[in-house]
Amino acid sequence: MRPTVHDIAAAAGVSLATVDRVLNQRPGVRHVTREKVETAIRELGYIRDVAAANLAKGRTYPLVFILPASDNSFMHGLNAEIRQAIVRSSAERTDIRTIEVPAFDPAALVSVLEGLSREKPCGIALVATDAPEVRAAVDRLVRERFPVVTLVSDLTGSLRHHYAGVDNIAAGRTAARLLGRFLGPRKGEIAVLAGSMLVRDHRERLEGFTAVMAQEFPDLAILPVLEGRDDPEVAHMLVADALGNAGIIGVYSLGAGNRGLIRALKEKAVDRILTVIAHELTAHTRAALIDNTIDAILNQDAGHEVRSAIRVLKAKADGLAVIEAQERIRLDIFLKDNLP
Amino acid sequence: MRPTVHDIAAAAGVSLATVDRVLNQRPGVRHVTREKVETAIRELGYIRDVAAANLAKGRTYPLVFILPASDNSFMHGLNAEIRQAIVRSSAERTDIRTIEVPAFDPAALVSVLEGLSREKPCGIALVATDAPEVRAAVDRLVRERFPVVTLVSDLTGSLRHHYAGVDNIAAGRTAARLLGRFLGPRKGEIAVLAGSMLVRDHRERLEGFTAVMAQEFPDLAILPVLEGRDDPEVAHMLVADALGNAGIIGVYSLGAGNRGLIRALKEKAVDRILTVIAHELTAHTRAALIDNTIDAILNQDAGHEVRSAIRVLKAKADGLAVIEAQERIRLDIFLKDNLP
DNA sequence: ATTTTTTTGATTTACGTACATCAAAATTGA
DNA sequence: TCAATTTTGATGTACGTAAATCAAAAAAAT
Repeated sequence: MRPTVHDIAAAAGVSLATVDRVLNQRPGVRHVTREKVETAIRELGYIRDVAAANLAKGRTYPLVFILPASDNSFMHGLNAEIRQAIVRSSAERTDIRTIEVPAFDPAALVSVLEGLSREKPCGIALVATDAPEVRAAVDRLVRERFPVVTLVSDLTGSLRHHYAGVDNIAAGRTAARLLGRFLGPRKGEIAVLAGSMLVRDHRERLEGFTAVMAQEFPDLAILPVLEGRDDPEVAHMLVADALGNAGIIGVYSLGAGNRGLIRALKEKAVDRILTVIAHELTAHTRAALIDNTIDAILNQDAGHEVRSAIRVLKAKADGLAVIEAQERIRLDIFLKDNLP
Repeated sequence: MRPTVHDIAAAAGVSLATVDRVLNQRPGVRHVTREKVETAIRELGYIRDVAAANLAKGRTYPLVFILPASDNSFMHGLNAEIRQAIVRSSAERTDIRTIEVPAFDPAALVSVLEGLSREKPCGIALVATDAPEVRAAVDRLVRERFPVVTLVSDLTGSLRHHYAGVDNIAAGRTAARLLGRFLGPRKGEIAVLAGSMLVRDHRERLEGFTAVMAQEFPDLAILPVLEGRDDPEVAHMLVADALGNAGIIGVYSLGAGNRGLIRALKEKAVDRILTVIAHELTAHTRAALIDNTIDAILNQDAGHEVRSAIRVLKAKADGLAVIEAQERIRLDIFLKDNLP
């Protein structure tokens, strides 16, 4: 049987009230007494029963999720996962609120972050826009002792407690190696379709991609990046246009807007052997993988990211440790054979 | 505020005791009264506070994990993950016991399973050995209302509630496609190293592998399977011997004993361009991936499997739903760029 | 109508912790 | 040494549920 507060009280030779004062850092305990209690806690290996404590406190976990108002499949999926979490929220004592902010707008994000201090949530998750003022706002929240995790897109150099998302440099490197290996000895040019180079995850993917390409596949030349703004129409236009170049033998799509990419590929490349790697598993990319339009899909599981963010925020709010291995968000690689 | 038993009692116009009788299916409630209470539960959307209920019941979850006594890195890893879970177990009200049985010995496994009925654990996880008598024993436990999940190796056709492991046919298919795509236009022979064809996961991986190979890569011929018994020494001998065949251009290692494989590759294939795909990320395979001896590693995360098995068993014991997407064990594909 | 049986209510204790109150004891300052 | 202050103890209530007891009411059987 695991020890309870009563056991510590007995072991330390003090009353229950004193143990309670020590455990909840309330004043009115002499230093020596506090030490006695702490020794007993250590020796008995006492661990607070969080369920009972939460019951007694009537504790809930008000969490805030801040998301960009982007209209692409991935963000829709992320939203859906958060809604799912909200459905389960009462059972988990969480109370999740989402706030939408304009995408790629640091000022808007900062103003939302600043408003949170007054609201006193017990945890904040945000899809970070990479800007110094956002970093400053996050750091200020952390200093005010709010647990903060970044979701999907990180804010390196900030004091955020945790990042619930994939390693985008590794993702780009992986894409490069897959593409290089799939192409084998062929020489030619590679088209890269991104959303915007202003977004950190896209920049990082490109960075990893070009690094491995340059180092390991010198016969493949990367063409200037096409910025499709994560918009299917724009992507379609850019890719259709680029495919006029007969030297292209591979495509890496590192952002969203793949619907346009796929349409362009089907229209313009029926007679060509192209190797294509894209990000994010959606209904469209899945279908394209199955009909061989796309050769591999790199994916991040939005559901895992959301659940992980919630677990980490709750743990931080309670001052508990997290299982690091469990919270690592993995890069999924899907071929047509291992689709979920 | 979420409704409590008091609220249902008030809404149904009955006493707390009656609500309790209904909730915990105790006798002594007239049919009409039971209906009134159930209506109130539905209308108020009452959900039992599991934490409070467990506290009141002093409930713990005695779980049994049955593992084969195999001496390979993967099983060591699995064991380590279970020990980790045991460390956390008191905080999670679980009480985990492991039982080791001789590997590949259906009779031994059956006798352990039969002994469990008396012990009354609230959940059973087992690495299944694929045999009719094991299936029968598992089905009997399920009929006696014990939650049962298979771990790592499934028992298809049995009544087990859940399988916490990867889809091994998909794994084999994925290996075949990776190998085929990496080899590109080259023609040649493929060596396959397995542990034993008596183990279901190995059979399934081979099945998926040969299917995709035959269908999509007819220029690659699969040589007769080498059965290394998951033993590094045996694997080394077999692979070193096989590499005498100069026609081999690819290797798929679908079981354990990769230490021997890697040694053989380094001794016999320094001058050759071999494409190698192996299962299970260990210190050895990781090093071999980094130094280019291995080209890709397919992996199942033992930690995820163990935690998933525990979550599912607890949920089943409480009659609760599981988040299916969360419990899906994914096939990890590691290249040297996305190692954790 | 009476007895027997079944159903329901009222009440209590418990789980492990949080938190508040008031009294008692110990310590400190003068 | 006495008063003022700090520290500690004793006790009670609460959280939401489980489970038990016993009395009261209702229903069924005779």
